[in-house]
Amino acid sequence: MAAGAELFRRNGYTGTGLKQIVAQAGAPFGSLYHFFPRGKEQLGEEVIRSSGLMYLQLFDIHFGHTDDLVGGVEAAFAGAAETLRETDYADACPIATVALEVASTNEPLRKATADVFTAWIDAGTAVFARFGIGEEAARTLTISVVTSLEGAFILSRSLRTTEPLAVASATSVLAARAALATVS
Amino acid sequence: MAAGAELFRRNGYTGTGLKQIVAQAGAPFGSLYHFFPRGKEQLGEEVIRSSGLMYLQLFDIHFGHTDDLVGGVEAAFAGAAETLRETDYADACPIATVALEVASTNEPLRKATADVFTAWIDAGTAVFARFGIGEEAARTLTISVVTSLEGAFILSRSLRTTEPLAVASATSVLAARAALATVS
DNA sequence: GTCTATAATTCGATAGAC
DNA sequence: GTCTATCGAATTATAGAC
Repeated sequence: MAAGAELFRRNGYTGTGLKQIVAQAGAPFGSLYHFFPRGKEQLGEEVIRSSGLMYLQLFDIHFGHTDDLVGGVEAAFAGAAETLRETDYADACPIATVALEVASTNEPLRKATADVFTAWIDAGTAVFARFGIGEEAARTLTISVVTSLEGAFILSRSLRTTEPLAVASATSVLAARAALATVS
Repeated sequence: MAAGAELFRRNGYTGTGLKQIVAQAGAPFGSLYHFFPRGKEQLGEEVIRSSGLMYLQLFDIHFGHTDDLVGGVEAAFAGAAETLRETDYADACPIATVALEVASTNEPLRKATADVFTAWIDAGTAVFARFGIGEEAARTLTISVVTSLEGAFILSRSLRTTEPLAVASATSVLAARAALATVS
């Protein structure tokens, strides 16, 4: 399934063939339907949900054990930029491409991406609330950060520059400072 | 070609079949290769570039004839939210889905999306500079706004809520005020 | 139970009739 | 020159041999 996750992230859902996935995984074709009886859609849904859980951990890694909110934001964006550069602008958000593809075409998969984004927003809200920010402001800040990150991924992958990620980082720092200002 | 633009925007590049396009356009299949001899890739490239030019006009519409930068930002995001709601969360950015799909798989199309984003950034930089913001700050603000808008489109289409667009609007207003503060 | 071979369909592209 | 009919090569999914 890791092979499917990588290909879906880079090439999208409709752009990735099942044969391509089993070839990369080094598995025989028949075994795919043994583990995923409902075929491509089931594989896609499980890839979306498991990738979402993996990225959920990044909130804890960057914000769970620090009292420096701004530093955490900057570190998160810097890490994303580094990954992007290392993978030749291929590995950004694991579900963004699929999310746009299925938003108007495949309701079960759209629901899966919505559940992932909702989980991210809830997790971010909880983590940011630790910094003394109110629930509502923490939720808004989370959506702002995720939104900036996702948008920056689009521009960065297309332009093959990390400039949009740097700008998004600065914008998110601005939003974080504004949220912190509501505390004191 | 308008039919192709709509389907590419909603279903993506790999997710849209040529037969689907000619069916929606009410055109015979053969005529497609009369107008686009290089087939799907040529059609995709022309759709990307023409859609990009259409959206370029939005910068002028929202910021060309006003001295209220913040009001223009809010109007632009409000308009995007209204379109999204009216189309049942189908019509957002005309090239974002395709941009993510082709970023690592099709260099000519990736280049086309990069040219469009570059044109948007240049146009925004010029328009925002009119408000007295320095060149560098105007460019940063443009990237910040486009980035927030694109990211908000992803979350809004997936979650089927305009909340991310509202948050992105507020974030962009914050960025605009920060840019204006460098003037006075 | 694992996997190969194949079915059924759809893809992008083209040849050839009018 | 316009379009219909069809091509070969994909696609997803399954049947059936081992």
